[in-house]
Amino acid sequence: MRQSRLLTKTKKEAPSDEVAKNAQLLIQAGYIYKNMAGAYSFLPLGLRVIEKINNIIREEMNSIGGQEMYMPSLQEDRLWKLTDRWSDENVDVWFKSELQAGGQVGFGWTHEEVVTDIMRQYVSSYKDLPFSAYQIQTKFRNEVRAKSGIMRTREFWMKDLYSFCATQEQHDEFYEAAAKAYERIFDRIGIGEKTYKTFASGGAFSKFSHEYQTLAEAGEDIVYVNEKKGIAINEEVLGEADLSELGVTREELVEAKSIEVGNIFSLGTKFSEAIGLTFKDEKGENRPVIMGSYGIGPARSMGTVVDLLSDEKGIVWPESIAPFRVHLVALNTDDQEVKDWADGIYTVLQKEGVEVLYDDRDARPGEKFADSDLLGIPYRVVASRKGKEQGTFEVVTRKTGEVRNLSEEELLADFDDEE
RNA sequence: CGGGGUGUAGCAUAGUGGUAGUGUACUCGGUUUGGGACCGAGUGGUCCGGGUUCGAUUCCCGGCUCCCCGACCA
Repeated sequence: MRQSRLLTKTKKEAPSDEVAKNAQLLIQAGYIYKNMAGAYSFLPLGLRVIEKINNIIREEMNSIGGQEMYMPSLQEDRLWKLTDRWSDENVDVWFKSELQAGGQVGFGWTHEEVVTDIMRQYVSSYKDLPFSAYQIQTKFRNEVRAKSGIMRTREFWMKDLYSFCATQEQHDEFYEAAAKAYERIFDRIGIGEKTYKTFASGGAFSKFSHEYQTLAEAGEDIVYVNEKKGIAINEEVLGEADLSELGVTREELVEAKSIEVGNIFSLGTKFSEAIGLTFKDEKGENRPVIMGSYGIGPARSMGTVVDLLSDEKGIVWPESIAPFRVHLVALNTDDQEVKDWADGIYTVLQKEGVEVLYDDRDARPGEKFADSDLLGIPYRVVASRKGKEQGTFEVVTRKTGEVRNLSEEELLADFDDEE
């Protein structure tokens, strides 16, 4: 992608109406645009990051057998009345509307009811179980107060996976596999070290549920952490009985701010019983399906990465989710020979399949470097007059600042190592 | 939803009851080219509604917006 053609531009100053670092940097660098409080557009750069995150999530969900599908935002009131989650008294985040043809609809803020209803048609025997299905889809929640940039919005992507099992053993096994997959996801997007599987209250069908909480100053949650034991606990389950069951004491836990990037939850038979999702077991008896739900917010994860990994110069993307792997910066572009040299390596890198953003703009070096730092692409490759004379490109690692001067062959070899 | 703050050009900001200023961005001309360079010229603005006033961007009332704190977040 040629930066001169990229539809967004960086700004010299951060927007004054954002305090959250994630929003300040992402807006300043041209990744996102705020349309209203709690509703952001993802511009080409931002969408590339989201897609990378989504693909990592997909790979990990597929690896535990999840099958991707897609369910509508528009949902009829009927199903939600079955679980007593339609009324505004019980659920205060609904966006609702009326059908012109008559009848009420809501914009989905989660999909347990819908997916359970769908599966009634495809589950009839224990032989159909277990399985799991997921989607990456837009949720709507009528938050009274949107805040913290892209961390708490009224419209957002969510990966929501639902598991369907015949027995508690099946469910527990899948739940553990899902927990492992979540850890791999947060590792891969670069926040694994700071992300804790956190014990939270479990609801009617399990002792605990689990939140994935990333320790961060910008967090709006509070968790109690024991780093040595790798355990974190939500204040909901900070009672003596719960703590002793988890094998920790209150004294060894440290209070910390955190961001909830995901959660996994055992649902038991709450939804299957209410909506009538049953199967015949080996004895021919009807039994309700045992379910679980597993959520991750891709945009919130993206914001967490920005909050956690950026420095005073701007964003620092991990390679796994950077919008491009290489930022090719051409200097001395008034010199046609240097320009051709830069164009040449751009073409070669593209041919080699390296994702490259090419700053071919006719701008001064300082501006280009400042923009490059702000954008946070992992490797900056500088093509300049000086470099051309020496036959090398300067390669700067954004995260460490390490500088190397590589020939074209060395450069290509460096970016050739497919993982 | 309670409390506090805010609203002036694409962005960031100053100011005044009487022609709205600066930086940046943008356009044009010239110089410049390894860390947001410089000179000159130019385009572009007072959240909405009402009131007071000869005159309101400024004062008053109402609304809306965005941000923050709190509450909320199955």
